[in-house]
Amino acid sequence: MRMRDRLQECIDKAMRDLGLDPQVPGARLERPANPNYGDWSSNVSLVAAKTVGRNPRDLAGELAAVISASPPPHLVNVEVAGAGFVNFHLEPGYLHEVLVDVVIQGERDYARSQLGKGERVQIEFVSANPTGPLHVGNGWWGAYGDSLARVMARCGYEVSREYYVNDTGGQIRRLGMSLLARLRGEPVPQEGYQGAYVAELAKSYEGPDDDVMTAGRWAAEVILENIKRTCQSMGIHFDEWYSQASIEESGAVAQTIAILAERNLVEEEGGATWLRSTKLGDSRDRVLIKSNGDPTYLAGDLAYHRDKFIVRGFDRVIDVFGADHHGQVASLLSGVRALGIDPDRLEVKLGQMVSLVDGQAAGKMSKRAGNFVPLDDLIADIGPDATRLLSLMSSVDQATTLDLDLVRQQSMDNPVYYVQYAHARIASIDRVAKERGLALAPLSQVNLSLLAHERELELLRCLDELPDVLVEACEARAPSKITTWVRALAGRFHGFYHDCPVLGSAGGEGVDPDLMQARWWLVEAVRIGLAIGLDLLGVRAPESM
RNA sequence: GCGCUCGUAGCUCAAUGGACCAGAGCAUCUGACUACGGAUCAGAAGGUUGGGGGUUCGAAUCCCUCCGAGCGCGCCA
Repeated sequence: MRMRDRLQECIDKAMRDLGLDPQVPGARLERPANPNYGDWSSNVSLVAAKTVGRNPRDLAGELAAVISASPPPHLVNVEVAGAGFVNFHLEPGYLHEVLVDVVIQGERDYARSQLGKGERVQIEFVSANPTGPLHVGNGWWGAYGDSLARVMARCGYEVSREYYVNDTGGQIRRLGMSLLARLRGEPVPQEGYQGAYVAELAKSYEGPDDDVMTAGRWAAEVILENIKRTCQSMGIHFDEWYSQASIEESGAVAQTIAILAERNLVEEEGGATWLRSTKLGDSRDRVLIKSNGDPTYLAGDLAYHRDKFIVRGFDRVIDVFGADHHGQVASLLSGVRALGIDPDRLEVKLGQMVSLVDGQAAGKMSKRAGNFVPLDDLIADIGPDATRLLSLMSSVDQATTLDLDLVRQQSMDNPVYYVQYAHARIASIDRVAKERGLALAPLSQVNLSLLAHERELELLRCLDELPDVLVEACEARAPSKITTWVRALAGRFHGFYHDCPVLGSAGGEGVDPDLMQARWWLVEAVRIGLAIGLDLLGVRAPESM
């Protein structure tokens, strides 16, 4: 059992002994930044004092007294500090147990959680229209969705990743018009797609030059294949590529509108069919069928979400949109509510915009205007790993600025190298040990208590945190927390590596053999931690660089 | 005009309402290689967390307001 869980049990038991409810909302057990405040610290009495009507310091004192009457293993001292914190001071032996946990559970089982309890979650992300190549923003939100899926899967959710392909409607028509214009050497219409890639596509188009929709569908198909290739090159994986056209053709749209009509939420007006969403508190009504008979995007989207929740039966759906699409969130949520689906089951994450600076020029990206930086170009410049790590450094809520010039020139100082280098160094230690004919002794025969250097303890503390970081990342839907942790672990490893030789110089002098074995196992534990973290981020853990 | 998302070191970003140090990296300055990979390590400097109010034992975090930025507000998708 982890030390954290043991301490939590002690606190809960102490609360019960004092006749109080151990379930205190807002109570947390955390690692204080300041080492003077111990290894772990609980704010339970501060939070509980409000509802119980007690002085927090007094309550904390009673808790500390109860706990120290039957202390858990490794506890040196428990004390009250500040306004009423309960601080636990431990002897470092518990950290050696962490090492054993990491090594025995390994890459597959360390830092797993059953938080999700097998709940079925669908994460829909990227879903960029197949009217042009993915841009850098798509890559960032794509890495986010993909890593979130990995994090949630490790937390016991059954995750399905989906790309909604908008392969129908006016944009396909515009794409076809643009392609045919290029084919005939005519100027591309104002509302068409101006990008050079359309001209490239036109060169290999062999269909009729007078059928806009055929040309548009053909181009969209080719572009979608390229999008799939781009995603693959960044390690972004999808379980489903769901076609909007298939929804419309299946009759699901009409069916969905019929359901809304049964609920008396649909009316005709001005030749169009409206969803009276104002009846449910929406700020305005929404059109479902245009007066020309075509369904709106919203109608298709509602049919699609009904399919997610009702037909396919997902417990929870997470949609990752670019912030430029946040205008559709309100209508989607009120539409889902109108369908009788609990809107709490739908989470919409808005990925903030990625603005690009190249030297000085900063331009607004637009697929129609054709002036955007393709994701492929960035990947070609800095590689897929750097692209992923950079995108996962900041939270999705944070609008970021990427200076292409800087990223290219300083690629050697890119954080991805710092992290991967740590992993490669570990592999290198193993290689050198093998060359010297050294063997790693069985863990049970190794004296781990030799690991007492602050650098060593620091590493173990960091490894101990991973299960908590994983859960936090999952609950906050924030895989960037994994990035922060991985960088911290890598940093501590580099410090350890600098101060604590594992194998010593050639010939083996300089390091006591028992200490060597203990450190070697520590290094193995770090390797496991890095591998888990990097896998969650979708970044490779290389043996050499 | 209304709405959404934001505003943290010179730059890019961290910090589930917690504690006399708000942290990293880059850039700047100074040190450390006859040890397993120096793509590293150690140190210095850098802040009124956009301004102002409020809630709280306690605020970068929650509320109000002002300023600033981005994005939305269609019978486009």
